[in-house]
Amino acid sequence: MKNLSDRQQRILDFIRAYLDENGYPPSFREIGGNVGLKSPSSVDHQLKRLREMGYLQYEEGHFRSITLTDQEREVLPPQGMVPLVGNVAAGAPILAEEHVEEYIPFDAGPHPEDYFALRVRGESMLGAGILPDDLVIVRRQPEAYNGEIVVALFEDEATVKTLSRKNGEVWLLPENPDYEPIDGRACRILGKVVGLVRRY
Amino acid sequence: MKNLSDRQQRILDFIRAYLDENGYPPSFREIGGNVGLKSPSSVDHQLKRLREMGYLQYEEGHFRSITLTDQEREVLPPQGMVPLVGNVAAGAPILAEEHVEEYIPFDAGPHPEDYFALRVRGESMLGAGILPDDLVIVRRQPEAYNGEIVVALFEDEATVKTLSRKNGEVWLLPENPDYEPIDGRACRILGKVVGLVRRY
DNA sequence: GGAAAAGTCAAACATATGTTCTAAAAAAGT
DNA sequence: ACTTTTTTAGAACATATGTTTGACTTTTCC
Repeated sequence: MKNLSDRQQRILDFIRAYLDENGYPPSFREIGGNVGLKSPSSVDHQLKRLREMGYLQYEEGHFRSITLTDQEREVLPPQGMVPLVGNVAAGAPILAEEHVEEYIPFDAGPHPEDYFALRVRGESMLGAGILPDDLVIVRRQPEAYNGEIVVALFEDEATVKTLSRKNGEVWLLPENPDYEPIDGRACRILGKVVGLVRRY
Repeated sequence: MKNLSDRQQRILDFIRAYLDENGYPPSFREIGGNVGLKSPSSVDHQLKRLREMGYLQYEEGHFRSITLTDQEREVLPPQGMVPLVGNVAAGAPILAEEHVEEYIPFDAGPHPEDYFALRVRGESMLGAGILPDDLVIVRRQPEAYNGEIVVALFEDEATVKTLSRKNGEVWLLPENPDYEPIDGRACRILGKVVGLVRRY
């Protein structure tokens, strides 16, 4: 998708806000007044452009007939939803193939795009109350503090473990005596586990 | 609410359908043409009436500014949300005072009114991966099968336990050797635990 | 630097659209 | 039957709104 100019972006934003507030579309002059265009013909020009690019529609000769294209009107990531993108090992690492299976209801705050969910495989985190088939909600971040539960990439495979930082060493600890710690220097942290959803 | 005339009902229906299809409101003449009114003033008359009765709104001097009143377009219970109504013991029973603290995102299916959430107190269900401060999602039902996790009312206080039915006996089993089973005959089952949400 | 393209403005314009007014028709109440 | 209220129509009206045109400015490109 081509880049939008600053003004075009403001026009789209304004139309969306206006629709949201009033329930019907703004007039050309209302748009102009709010994005700094003093002539309706200038607005017309920009709207024609936006229409060509598929961002919106409006019928000639109809007043206040602007509608945003689905792509634009849609609440991009459904509110309070987090995408479930695959599996993550809590025992032997399993390949984390990334494709959205479904959306999990979870309040992800003001930046939902930083969140995703993974289904847990294996029993290495039993001691932390994380069971097989649980869904862990993860916030993308490259680092974490000692003691936090993280999702880490280890040789192309994802695992959930407790992060341990001590004496300059980094370890990924399972919460189950049957499993062995993993050397943290060999892996990259994908994010921190901020939530868990279980469905019986 | 006063009864609507046949024509008024048709006008409301038409506006709703038009909004649904076009994303913006119809003009007076479009309304008239579709409900059998030949003069815009007739439409104006009926719309004024409908506005007085609170069915819709529109601004004077604005074209195509009709909006249906909330009552007409509202979605009643917040979608995918379950009310958090209090605490439930997983150790010593705690009084389950019922007042809605907040709404927890959870896909409760077609009958969300049968679901509620409780915050877990105590550690009696550690073995089942249910930790203190976890939120259990409960579906109201008076009975449950052997092995299911239930919320039960025991002397005016709620607890989460695993239901055991054997040899005609009914027990509520903790999933922690430090706690004692409860006699199931002395309590009433509030519902079955169908989900769990944890926030770190 | 000059040409081409894109963006903007101002003014005049055409018309879609709500408004007003008066009157006729229909319905309701007496 | 008569009055009153409600509903509708038609025409003229005022204006909000999209459209067109031409010129001017800014940006982009070679």
